[in-house]
Amino acid sequence: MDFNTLDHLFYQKNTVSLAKVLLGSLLVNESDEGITSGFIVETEAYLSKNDPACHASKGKTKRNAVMFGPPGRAYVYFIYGNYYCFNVVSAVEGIGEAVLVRALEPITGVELMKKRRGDHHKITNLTSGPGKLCSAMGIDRKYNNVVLNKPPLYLIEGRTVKRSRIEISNRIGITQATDKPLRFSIKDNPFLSR
DNA sequence: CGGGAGATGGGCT
DNA sequence: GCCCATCTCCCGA
Repeated sequence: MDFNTLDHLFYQKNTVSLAKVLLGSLLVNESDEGITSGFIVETEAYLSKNDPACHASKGKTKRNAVMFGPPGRAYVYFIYGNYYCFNVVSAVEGIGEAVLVRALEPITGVELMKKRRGDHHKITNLTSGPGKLCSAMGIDRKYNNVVLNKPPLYLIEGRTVKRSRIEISNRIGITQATDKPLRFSIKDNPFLSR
């Protein structure tokens, strides 16, 4: 590969730090249908302690086991009967934390994204939400537990985002622990989930 | 446009 | 049987 994939050590850091530093990096999926990619513009941190919104908060189960595995892997889960959410496992093995990727700025394979999502969508509606971006990128349960440093699914260095351009707010779409400032987004980016 | 209801299926009590 | 880290459509303005 002729690019700089992010390696194991990159992911082995505290989850809030990873959620911030993932902003601006490029998520790539080389699928059988073609290549899609996009810059990450919105993330959320899910923590193991004092965070009832986190899937891992009540201990390890079959569903959330990947969260407790080594950092730098994909935790993909199915939700609301229709959608997938893509997370990057963080911290160190055994802890149970991850970063939810909530929105991308589409870069490669926009036509394929439209084919997967529906042709009538505006480009700002292709990947502006966790379920939408999984659909557009072709990420489903097969990708759960894959290592994110090689094809098909990987992250590479992208844009540098200055601290002053990162907006911090409460997490979205959850019913518990809604008051924690664990959502990170690139200020005024047109591809945010809201 | 903005808000709200409904779809949908896996996981857990 | 109820909950859920969602999305789309449809309605009223």
